[in-house]
Amino acid sequence: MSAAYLEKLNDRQRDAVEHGIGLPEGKIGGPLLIIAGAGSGKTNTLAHRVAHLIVNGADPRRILLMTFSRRAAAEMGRRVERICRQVLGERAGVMADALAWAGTFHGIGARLLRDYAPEIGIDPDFTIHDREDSADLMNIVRHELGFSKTESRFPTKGTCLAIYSRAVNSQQPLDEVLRTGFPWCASWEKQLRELYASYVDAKQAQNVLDYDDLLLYWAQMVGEPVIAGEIGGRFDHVLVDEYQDTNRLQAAILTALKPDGRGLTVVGDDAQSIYSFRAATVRNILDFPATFTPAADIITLERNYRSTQPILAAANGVIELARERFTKNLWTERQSAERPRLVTVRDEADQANYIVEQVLENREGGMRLKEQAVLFRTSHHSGTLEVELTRRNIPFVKFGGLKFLDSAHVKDLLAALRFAQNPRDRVAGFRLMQLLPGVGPQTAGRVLDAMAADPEPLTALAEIPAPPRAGDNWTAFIDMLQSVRTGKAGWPAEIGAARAWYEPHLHRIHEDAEVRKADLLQLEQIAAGYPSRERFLTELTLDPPDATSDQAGVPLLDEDYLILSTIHSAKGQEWKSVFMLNCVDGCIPSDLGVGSTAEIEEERRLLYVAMTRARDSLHLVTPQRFFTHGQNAAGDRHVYASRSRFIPATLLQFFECAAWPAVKPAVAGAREGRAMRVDVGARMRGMWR
DNA sequence: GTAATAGAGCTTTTT
DNA sequence: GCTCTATTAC
Repeated sequence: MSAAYLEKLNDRQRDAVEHGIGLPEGKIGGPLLIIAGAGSGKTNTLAHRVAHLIVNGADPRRILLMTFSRRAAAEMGRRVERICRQVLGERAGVMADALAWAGTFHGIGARLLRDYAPEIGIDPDFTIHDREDSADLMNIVRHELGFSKTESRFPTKGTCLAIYSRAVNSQQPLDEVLRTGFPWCASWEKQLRELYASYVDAKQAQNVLDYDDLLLYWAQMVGEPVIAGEIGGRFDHVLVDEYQDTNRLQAAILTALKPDGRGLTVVGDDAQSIYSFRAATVRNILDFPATFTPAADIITLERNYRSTQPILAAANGVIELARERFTKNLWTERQSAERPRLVTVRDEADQANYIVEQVLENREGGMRLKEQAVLFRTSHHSGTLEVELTRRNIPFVKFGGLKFLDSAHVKDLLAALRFAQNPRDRVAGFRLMQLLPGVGPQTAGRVLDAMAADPEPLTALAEIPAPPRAGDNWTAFIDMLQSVRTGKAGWPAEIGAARAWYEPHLHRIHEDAEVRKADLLQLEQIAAGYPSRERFLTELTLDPPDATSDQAGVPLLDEDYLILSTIHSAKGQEWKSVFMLNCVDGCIPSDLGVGSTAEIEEERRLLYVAMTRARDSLHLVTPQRFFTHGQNAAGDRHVYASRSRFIPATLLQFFECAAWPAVKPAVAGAREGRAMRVDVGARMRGMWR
């Protein structure tokens, strides 16, 4: 039987959707790898596959769907529901709601670890540290071990954490990680090992997990065959999106859950692998088929539905120059006479002007701002443009880079909630106590030591004599913690108690308290969307709101706004018109990413990802000079940049090359039209003959 | 021990 | 430009 809802799919997509479904006696099919090129309808295919499973009798509560971000998971859920509704009518709503196990690896890991906490010897009330919290804890430990006072400089907390994280996620020994990724830190191997041992101890004593732990503990847990069988047995089908951006730890988890690969589907595109800094490895996707016996089936989706042919030709041109190419060539039937444009401008200011002009022109032509996006390699590349957009009152939302949650005041308030949730969380406590006047690192440290030594940390806190110079602030602090902790007010009202406590400190510490207050109110609104303090803290840490804009908060959904995004955050998305900033060497490839060929190849894939986001129109902009930083506003020190090495002269045929602003045609035309009256050049040459 | 100040160092991408 | 650290004054 071929269902009507599958008719819109092409043959290959349909193969992917129907693979292993409809076997006799409800048997589960073998492992499947779908290689899905950019714009090949990957999300749609995966959604259809999930829906098709459900329509054919699979229990949605027994489907595990792992995506790269929770946004992607939510989108997938919506699509599955829509398809199911078409087929099943009213029953579908119930079924798609039951697609409860859809989320990121980290999010699913957190849920499973809380579930199984008693069986693996951890406290289910653990809190989760985000990257900065982890770095702060690393810093505390680093201090305690005396590494902050070494003769030559010890690696910074961020570097220490990056090395640790790499070792965990890539499952490589420390010396290997140092040699390949951080050679300048290799001499510190012994100290780093010591540091990491203490860091792990500290996390356990404080009942906190960091991002890496969510995967590491999960992997350890399913390393135990009985538990692995139990968890694996909870799911008939496991589907993983963006498999090219998973790391070895994640692959290990998958194979532990489904050793024979039955019911396992992974989807990805090796040409879009851009997360190796997070220890993702294309080897996962390349080695997937042979991991199982019998080997996984491979289905390749090469037909692109997104971009016009000229855009695709240019993007294919870029990726064909890659060192290693593993798969496919994308093709499309979307003809167009318009080649992507490669535009040279004088500097970043002109780049911003050019983009504003083009964006407005598009909007005049009926293209909403939301259908246009400006992409860039690193977050700060858009600074000049943001200023110009603000000046001209063009609303925009920026994805990637600094986040709402990174601002100090938001972190302070969250720390209050977290400390109430888990009074052993030293990073949260350390931060909070130092907000009180008269309390510095020493006092805070001593109080936290006393709390840590007591089986009831909060009781211990109340019994500790108030630090002499803290005054009334100390009792107010303890009252707030206890009122939040006991949850008298209930969720989310208790966050109001925390805010009321924090506000006087906010005014004392920050000049611009009023602006920051608005953020805190917004945080309270976000909190109202979560069922409990624990869920709020967990999900906010794992899924921070990922956009910032010129206004406080994200504009209402029905408003129109231009999209600004890092390439990484643009993953999986598409727009009618795409502008790529700073297509010059030093920006892409980033001058920090030219160390090894592997790094350069990843930068090349980044450009490929950026280009393949465009449906109808693509502009790559190359400013010729950049003003250097670290000089006063009127300074004019600048450097000249050249076109990105990923677009060598041989690829120029795929582009329409232009300079902007254009030389005024009237002037040029007038010159051309005039006959030569005096050949001064010839006279000059004649002078010496 | 804390708070204020000056100086040095460092800058990607994200769950 | 910004954050972190070291120094110094209370």
